[in-house]
Amino acid sequence: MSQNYKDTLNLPHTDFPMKANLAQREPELLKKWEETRVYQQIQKARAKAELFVLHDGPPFANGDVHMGTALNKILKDFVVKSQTMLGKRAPYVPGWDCHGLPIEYKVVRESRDLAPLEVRKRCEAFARKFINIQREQFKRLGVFGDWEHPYLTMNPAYEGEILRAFAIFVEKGLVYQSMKPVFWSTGAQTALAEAEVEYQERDDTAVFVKFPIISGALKDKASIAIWTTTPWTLPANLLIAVHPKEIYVVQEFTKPKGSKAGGTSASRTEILVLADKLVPQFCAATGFEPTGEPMQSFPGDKLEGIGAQHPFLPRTVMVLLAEFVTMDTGTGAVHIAPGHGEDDYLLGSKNGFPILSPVDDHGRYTNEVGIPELVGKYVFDANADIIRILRERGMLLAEENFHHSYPYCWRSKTPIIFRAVEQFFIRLDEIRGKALDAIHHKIKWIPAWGENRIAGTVESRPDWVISRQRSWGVPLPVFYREGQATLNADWIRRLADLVAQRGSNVWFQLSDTELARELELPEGTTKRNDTIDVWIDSGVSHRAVCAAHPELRDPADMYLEATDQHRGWFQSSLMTSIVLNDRAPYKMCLTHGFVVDLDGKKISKSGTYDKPTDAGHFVKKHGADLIRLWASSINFGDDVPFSEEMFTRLGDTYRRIRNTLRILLGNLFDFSLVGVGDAGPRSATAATTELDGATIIDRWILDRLDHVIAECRNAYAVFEFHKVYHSINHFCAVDLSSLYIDITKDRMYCDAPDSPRRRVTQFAMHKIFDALCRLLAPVLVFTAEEAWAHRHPERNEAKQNEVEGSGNETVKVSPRDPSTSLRSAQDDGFVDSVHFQLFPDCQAGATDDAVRQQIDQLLRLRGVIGQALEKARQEKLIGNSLEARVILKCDRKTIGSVSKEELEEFFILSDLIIEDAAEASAIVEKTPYAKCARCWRHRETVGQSRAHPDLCDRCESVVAARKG
RNA sequence: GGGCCUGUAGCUCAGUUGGUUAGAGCAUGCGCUUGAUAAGCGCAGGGUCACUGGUUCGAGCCCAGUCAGGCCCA
Repeated sequence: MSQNYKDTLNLPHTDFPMKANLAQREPELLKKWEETRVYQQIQKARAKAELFVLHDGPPFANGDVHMGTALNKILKDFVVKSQTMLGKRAPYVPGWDCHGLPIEYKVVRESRDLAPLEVRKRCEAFARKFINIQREQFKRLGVFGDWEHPYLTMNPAYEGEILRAFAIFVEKGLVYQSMKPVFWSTGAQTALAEAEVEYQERDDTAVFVKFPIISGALKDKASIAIWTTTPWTLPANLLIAVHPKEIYVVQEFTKPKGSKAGGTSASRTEILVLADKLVPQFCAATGFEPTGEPMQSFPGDKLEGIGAQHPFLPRTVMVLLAEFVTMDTGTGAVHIAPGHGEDDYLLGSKNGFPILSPVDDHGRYTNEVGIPELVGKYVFDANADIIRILRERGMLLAEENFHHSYPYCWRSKTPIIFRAVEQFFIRLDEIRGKALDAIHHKIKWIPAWGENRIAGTVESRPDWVISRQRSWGVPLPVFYREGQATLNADWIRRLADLVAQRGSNVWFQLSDTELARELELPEGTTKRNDTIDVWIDSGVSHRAVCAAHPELRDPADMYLEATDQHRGWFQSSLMTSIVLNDRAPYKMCLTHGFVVDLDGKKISKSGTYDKPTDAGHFVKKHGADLIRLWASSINFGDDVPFSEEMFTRLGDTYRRIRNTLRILLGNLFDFSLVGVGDAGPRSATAATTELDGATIIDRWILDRLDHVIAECRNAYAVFEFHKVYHSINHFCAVDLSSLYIDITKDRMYCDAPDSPRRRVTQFAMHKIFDALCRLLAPVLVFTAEEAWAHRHPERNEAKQNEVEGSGNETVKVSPRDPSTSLRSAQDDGFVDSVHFQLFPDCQAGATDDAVRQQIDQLLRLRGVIGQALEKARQEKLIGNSLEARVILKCDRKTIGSVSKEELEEFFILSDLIIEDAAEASAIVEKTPYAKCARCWRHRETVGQSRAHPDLCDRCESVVAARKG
């Protein structure tokens, strides 16, 4: 080559690095945001805009942020940032749920036998530690919010609000006291939570017992046979449950003389009622044999309401129907002691039966047991006595050893019993109807099935148990006078004032007398150490946070949590809000699925999952923007897939987007607008002027941009973020990278710097870059900011009024269009940020169907040419497609008015000949023309210039002009 | 066991009120380029729409069941 023309080209030029190096760069941007107080500036600038409140559901302050927590926070940040860029004021006040068993459990496990106050101190320290850890992790993810003033449910002011809400519950007569069975450790004399129960293998004696029928058609003719592994609960038996649909039989059984089980020597005959399916099992276990065919056979619901005689107490036991009866073991007729089991309790209380639980704190029978000789006896020792009594009375059908896993207390290692203790409840009957009304008519559920889901749980949920026998929580404000519980709203409010001042520790610090004096209660008033269910804590956040915070509003616009919160926070908040405000606390509930691995298996909560699940690991490895891109790429309504492979794929997408921004920046190095608003539509005149001389591809890409803007704006508005992801990805990969940027490469590099078609291209690229940065900002918070800063260096660096292009003419920097930015121009010391901007508008009505259809046609022809070129390449006829002469045969109509010159550019060809034909086809030959040394196209004009014999006419004139 | 939900290429997603041969991006393979270069472009392969049955002239879409998975209960 006679001359190197590379220096005469307008090659792209930018400092925006190709390699993201997010793990290092992101913290620098975070520091800048923190220093310039970006979040606070946004809020200030938007003071008068329409309010959008996303109320943060408080995560529990224990453990690191795993991918599920990260997903939730990032989705919230998408909402906050996109609503802001849609023009609203969207404050975000994050919070933490601080009280509750998981923290207390971890603390107590480390050191046992602490006094309640000491437990509470350690719990608080534990919570604070993790609040700080999580706060840093959330910030690191690029989440904007008022991190300096989060709400904590253990703040004294918040605790005071919990108690004030409680006072209203009391005032409205919704709180009542009743017995309810709980896990009870007889060794530690305390109630236990599920987490504190461990299971051990154990042998017990299971018994088959008969209950003679004493009413109905079978009166005195048969007995109901039941089976139980806990004979000691029989004194508390009040009911028998059968399955309504399963088939039961009345059957005569005989036990032959000297048979294995039972132990009696005489042969024995019984007429028993039991489930048909379980007869063989019953016979195998007891040694009874059926005598002939069943006497009767009917579904369980025929037994409803029948009375049976308790085997050793003067009590009639009623038969009820229950779906929970299974046909796995036993007889299909289940012994029910409402004081000693969860199912038992629910069935009994639903049917108005009392809760009998004749056992004390140490697991010893009380007087209520009804058998004097057993009073004071430890229930596990009493099993043998009960069996003896059954045998003596002839009620024992059989006994067997039963090996099973049984719950034990994790602390005292003693077997656990189910025992009813006094609890406090909130009555939900009156609330339920209003809650359902709000669910069906007032609240928008995203996805829509959320409505069904929460309605189902609200319909079926029993009254709310709000007392806990724990230390780490807000004290249950019940006072006792001579052993009687007193619920007094005024007293509770006095306590609320005290707690708001001194924190809830005061309840545990002060003696009964001191507290009574402090609250001016009657002398002799005492307290106990129960606490309030933590679901009340977070459930009143609409009052303690949204209503109380000057920047927020109750009701909130949106709650956004994982789907487990349909039964959790969505519901607890709704219930308390109905009581307190007679309406829902939110207008919308958005739910997302759980994070699952590639096989669709859960990962978040699995203790055995061996791959990393904490967000910090992935932030360090890939950067927060990659995690955010992941969160934006998935359809969060379903379960959210997550795997290393996805991150590899996302890395590709990320690089594609980043490189697109980079090439746009590179091509814009010598371009800026004068007098044209960055957002475009308000400067339609200028824009039209700029578009003079545009080719069809320019018009098309701006039309595409308009569509992408519309799609993304709409997707953000309805919270379908993955549509933003796909739309932008497609736009970058296909429309820009493989089409527009590729096609315009020649004019961008080889034309004179100020050639009209080059400037038009830059105008388009400028608009595209500007729009892309804004549309990407909620997702790629760091990358969008980084790119934005490279396009607007004058607003971040020392003031510059001019930017010099390398050897090109001076380009003036346009004043900012204030209507597209959040900030007012007067703020001093202000550093520009993409996060102050609004989303770009699309030019309504500017869509150009003709252009789109024309391009569709051309793209079809492009495909035909591409295939022909590929074939020619395989035949080694050509290498580079610029070496080809393409004879395109097609219907002239498909080309329309597009010139040959423009077509050559569009197809990226040196030499195109068009011939008429009905069907499109292409023939490829090697072009006879010489290669231009500058633009590399094989052109007819190469060799015509005397000064530059190796250049085409276009390049010759550009080079000549440079010298002149 | 019950309630709610999900199941379309290796991965992430489209697929309108049922209507030709089920699409896109990425990944894979094969080329081109070396003036976006730890980049860019082209071409190609890849799917029994989880399975079974039904409704219909016609089903990825509607209905029933089965299987797998998730959340919440039991």
